[in-house]
Amino acid sequence: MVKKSEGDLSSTENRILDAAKKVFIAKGFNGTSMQQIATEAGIHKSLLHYYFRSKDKLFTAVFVYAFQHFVPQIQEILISDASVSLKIERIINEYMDMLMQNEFIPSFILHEINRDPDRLYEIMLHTGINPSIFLDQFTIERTKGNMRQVDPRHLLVNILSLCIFPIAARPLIQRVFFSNDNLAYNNFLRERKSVVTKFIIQSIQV
Amino acid sequence: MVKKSEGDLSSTENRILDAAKKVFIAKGFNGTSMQQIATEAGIHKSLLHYYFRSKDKLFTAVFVYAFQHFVPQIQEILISDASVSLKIERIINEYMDMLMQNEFIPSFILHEINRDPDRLYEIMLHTGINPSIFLDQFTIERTKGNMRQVDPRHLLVNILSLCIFPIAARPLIQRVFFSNDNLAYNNFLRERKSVVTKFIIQSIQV
DNA sequence: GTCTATATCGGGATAGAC
DNA sequence: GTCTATCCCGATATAGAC
Repeated sequence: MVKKSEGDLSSTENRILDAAKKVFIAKGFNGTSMQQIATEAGIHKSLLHYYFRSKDKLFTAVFVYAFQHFVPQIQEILISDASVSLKIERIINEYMDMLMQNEFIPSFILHEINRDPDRLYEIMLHTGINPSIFLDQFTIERTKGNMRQVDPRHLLVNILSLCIFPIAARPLIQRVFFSNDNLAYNNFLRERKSVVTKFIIQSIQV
Repeated sequence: MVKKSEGDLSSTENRILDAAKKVFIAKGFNGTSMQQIATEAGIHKSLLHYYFRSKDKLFTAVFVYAFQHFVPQIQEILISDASVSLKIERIINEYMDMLMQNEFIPSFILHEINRDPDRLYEIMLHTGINPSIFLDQFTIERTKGNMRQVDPRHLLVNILSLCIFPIAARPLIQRVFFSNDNLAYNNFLRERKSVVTKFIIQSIQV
């Protein structure tokens, strides 16, 4: 759905991209050297330039990938004819699942959008993300009387905050409140799927 | 309260620290060079090493400073005898005010705690932050019957999420939903102080 | 305390052999 | 396509003059 002409990519190019994703997302642009990516991919440094010309070009490819996993893809859910509360439940569940499977992406994106905010315009064209669909959809539900009068921008920011922050701040929260126990924090995050859902739904109930 | 023997610091050392705070917090450890800090401070590069021995030592000083502005200082509020809802209102208002006045600290901390999580133990000794006070306080209120039975860890993470994320993700949210209008987003953040407060209080009301 | 000069290393990038 | 060799630059850090 998101890909474009990936069938004819050489195996080397794919290995470079996979390695670049791993290292860039873990260490950021400035924290990553071309040598680290080459080592991770098991090939020589100069091949990175052969396939991607520059560090910046390679990074942009990774950023586009990560961005698509950071901005929730919820169009299908929103335009379905389910109830508002069911939609919210599905959005939160699916989004938190994706974030838990890509746990380094939130802090990566948060860092990079502050480091180079102007890149966003160009990237968002690549992704085809259209945020107004969310706002429109909630305006519709509101006129139907299914929801309290809530500013949809606050509502959306609330949902994103509650889903993303606990992943981005994991190293801190897990150490302070969970004795740095990985399994315990995974359970906490799973619990949160229903906690956050109830929290949000309650805030828009009439 | 937080300082330790700052009266006898030479003016140069203070200028270096101020410059280091500005540059490190804006660009992170790997994005910052010693030359940038020296230029910002208006002194020569080698003086940085004279006063702080290494880049890492200088960075640690900055990180401690930033960390104290990231973890809310709410002991006085919590141990006061105000009502729960008043406490929450004060916590959220004062904390969001501080974050708005230090808007680059959230993404800085979120990045650095993922880059080097093990530094946290050492830093937290410097700051003397004791998170258990929060949990204890809310357990007490709960037994008084003033609150719904809510896991205080989820409650705290909810509050932090709703306060911190809108600052950390500002470059993205402001562009997407506010046409990159600074004043409009400042208003949005001010609105959030009461929005978040109501949101939280409603979630714990019996 | 503050500067100049320099040591040493690793970074991104390119040319060219195979 | 893949490698070796190399260029050039900027990075942290230190030695030593003033």
